[in-house]
Amino acid sequence: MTITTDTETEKRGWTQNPDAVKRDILSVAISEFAANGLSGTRVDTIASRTRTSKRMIYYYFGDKQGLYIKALEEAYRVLREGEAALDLDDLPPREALAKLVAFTFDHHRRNPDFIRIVMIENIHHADHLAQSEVARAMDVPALGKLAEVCRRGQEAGVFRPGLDPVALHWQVCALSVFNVSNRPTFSTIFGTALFEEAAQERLRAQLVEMILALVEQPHP
Amino acid sequence: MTITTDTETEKRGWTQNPDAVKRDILSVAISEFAANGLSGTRVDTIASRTRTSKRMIYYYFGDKQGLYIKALEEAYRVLREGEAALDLDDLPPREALAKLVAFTFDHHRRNPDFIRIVMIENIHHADHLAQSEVARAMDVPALGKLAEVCRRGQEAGVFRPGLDPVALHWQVCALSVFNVSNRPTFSTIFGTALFEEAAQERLRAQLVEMILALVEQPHP
Amino acid sequence: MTITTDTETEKRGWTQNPDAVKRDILSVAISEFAANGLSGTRVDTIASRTRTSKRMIYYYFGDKQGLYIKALEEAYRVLREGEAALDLDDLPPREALAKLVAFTFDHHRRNPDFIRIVMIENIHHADHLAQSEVARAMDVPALGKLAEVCRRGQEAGVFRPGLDPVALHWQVCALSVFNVSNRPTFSTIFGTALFEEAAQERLRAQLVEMILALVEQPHP
Amino acid sequence: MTITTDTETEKRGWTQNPDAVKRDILSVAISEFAANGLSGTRVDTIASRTRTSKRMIYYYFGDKQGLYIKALEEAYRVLREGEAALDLDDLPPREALAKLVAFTFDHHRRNPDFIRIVMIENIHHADHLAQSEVARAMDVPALGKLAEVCRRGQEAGVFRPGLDPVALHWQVCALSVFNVSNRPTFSTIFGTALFEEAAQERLRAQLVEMILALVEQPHP
DNA sequence: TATGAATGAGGCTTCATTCAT
DNA sequence: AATGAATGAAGCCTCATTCAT
Repeated sequence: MTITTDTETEKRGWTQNPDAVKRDILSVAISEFAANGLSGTRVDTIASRTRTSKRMIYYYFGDKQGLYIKALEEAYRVLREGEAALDLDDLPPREALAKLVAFTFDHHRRNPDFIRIVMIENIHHADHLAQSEVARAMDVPALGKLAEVCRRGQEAGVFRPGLDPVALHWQVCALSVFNVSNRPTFSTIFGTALFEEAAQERLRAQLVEMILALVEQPHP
Repeated sequence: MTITTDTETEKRGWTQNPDAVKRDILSVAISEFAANGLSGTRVDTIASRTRTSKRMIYYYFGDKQGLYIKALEEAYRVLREGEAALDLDDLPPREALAKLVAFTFDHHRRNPDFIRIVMIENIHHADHLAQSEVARAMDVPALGKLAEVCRRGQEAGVFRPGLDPVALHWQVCALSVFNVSNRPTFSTIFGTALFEEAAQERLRAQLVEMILALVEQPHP
Repeated sequence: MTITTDTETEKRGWTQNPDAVKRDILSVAISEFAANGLSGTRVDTIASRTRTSKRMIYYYFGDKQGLYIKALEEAYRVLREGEAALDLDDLPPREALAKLVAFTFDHHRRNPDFIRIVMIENIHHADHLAQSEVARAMDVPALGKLAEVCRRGQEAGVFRPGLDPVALHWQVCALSVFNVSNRPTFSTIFGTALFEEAAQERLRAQLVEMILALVEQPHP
Repeated sequence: MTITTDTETEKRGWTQNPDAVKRDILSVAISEFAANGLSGTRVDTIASRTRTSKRMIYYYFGDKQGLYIKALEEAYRVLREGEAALDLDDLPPREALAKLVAFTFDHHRRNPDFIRIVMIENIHHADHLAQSEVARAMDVPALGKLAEVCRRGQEAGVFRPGLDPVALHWQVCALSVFNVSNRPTFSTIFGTALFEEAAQERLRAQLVEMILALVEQPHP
């Protein structure tokens, strides 16, 4: 299911408008799953925050797990669509990579709910992700962007040979995801200083720096 | 509660040995909470994997949440005790830091259950960590080790001034934790290549490299 | 919730008839709470005496205490509605008061379950009554009847001035309630003679006599 | 069991002193049963308020019900011992009766815990009182005092013939007990005015008045 | 398309009591 | 005389889900 602003369905009223009902349910579900996890979320709570009834959840999504899988797919879609929209072609490889990395860091920060859903899915051993072709398919293009930049940098002789885009993606993700996913425990122990704007900007700059140091041809 | 190998209590039989009973329960609880999360774990399941009964869980731990908090404290204890035992004093700063970082990466890999419990706690907004002075107290010494190495490196003039040990800790943790916490989704999408021994060693080496690049005085 | 004999809902069958289900549960609950108290009553026992299931108790009443509060409200309603229906306007004050007092005594005798629920509530320090605006609101009208009779008697010069209707109510209630609430211990010690019909009629007559002696203008 | 100040046992220390241990337990039990009822009281709570352990409760009292019966017997003993100590022989019948009634009212007011235990026993249909010969035996002497005053009054020709001491006792008790037992609900609905000192004295005076009006030879 | 009513299965927790020493 | 450890039975309540209309 895609959440679009379908003009036709928008014109019709709230009821008797399946797409609007589905979107309403899904958006509530995402916020509930993100806040409470899969087993921690109550179908009743989702229903009560919805403009429709619990019965409709089952009507449209089959069961709780079906709804969760849609929320998971939505999480992957949103996390990836940002990178896809990024235009890096006009930039030289070094700047393109810097832009991509910085964007990833910021994009994750802006979407904590979806990061949380990904973490929840990890707690569940990625069982549902394995069932969802849709979600799996979404991450590959994201990698494509990074691979393309690497290729360009290597061709231009500014990046060292033998780079592994998957490993690079892993590194960028690690720092971008951790920044959101572990904020609760980290700030409980070490305070919130690192999560204020200035500090976050430094962390982002250092992330870019680290990644560039990793890919660049060492100076002779 | 501390898990000690008390010779005296060990001699006594299984029953009428509170420490052994508590340890038995806690060790099963850790594995269940790590596998299924807080709401996903069944007290009955824990009990059935124990040599004692469900009633004893409540006798010694009060309720499910009380048991979970003990599991959480144990997770922090184990994750930190390794670093504490590390002897870095005989090494020059650069090598000391390299050793500390590499150790952290490996130590996290070896303790996936405890990483999972930390992630679960993040899903729960660190609410229980905030309640547990014990757990909060454990992370500070870990940072001490890192701060000490930084200080030595700066005094020796090999590390750049103005380093923030907390930020460094954040960076090392990010890559070490993500490597475990997000393995399910990451390997579902990109395959398991990155998690085989050789690749893990490369990732660890790159982590060390990245951190050193970050702290070292840039060459003139 | 009001227990009405709604013709429309009566026509429908047993299931899918919320009012009938609620009434069924509440009536069983009253008899169980009256017999066993709040903590002594088992939700399972109530359910098993019902034509519906335990689950419906929670569906309609939230929890055991919610059900108990409804039973309490029903007790106050029944105990008061009798007096409200009493027509005293056509009688001179002395006869009106006599009729009211005698009625109160009999009405309490006829409703031992509700007296018992009130006693149970007293054991619980009236905590639930304090929570229930409904129940608290019911006792005030009852007093109004008594106050009105006093007023008429005083205006006519047959009752002494300065009467306190609340104190009078207290006195009438004391003897009417005690007659029911303490019958078990009293009859265990002193035998059942006082609770046979003839003796009860004498006690009622004496109660009326006592109250009248209290309010009447002493003869010159 | 009687609660006496045995000099010999008092001299011995706290432990190794069965009577002191029993007294400690019983006094806590009375306050817990009075506050929470039979099913509402927890053996653990009693134990924790005691200077000894839960095991001792079972050692000395058999089970929870055994302890409750002792508390019930103590309640009857205390409620009756006051009247027994009253010296009425020097007073003329009218004054003797007035003193007895006023005393009963005050004595009940001063012992709310024991009144509450009696009410609790009524909730339990006096099942335990029926089992306890001790408790049953205690109420009869109390009645003796009242019967004796009646006899004297009738012999002196100041009380009307045909008085029933049991009925009189019932009437005095009703007002004295209700004053304590129903205070929670009554004051929740009608406020606390009636339970302040001045009002209580008026109620007591009216009670004496009512009883005297009932027994006295009507004036010619 | 939509809904309020209904539910079986199973969850967490509490309780009085007994055991082993 | 005294105790900490241990327990079976049963209590209250919640949950995802389906039924009847």
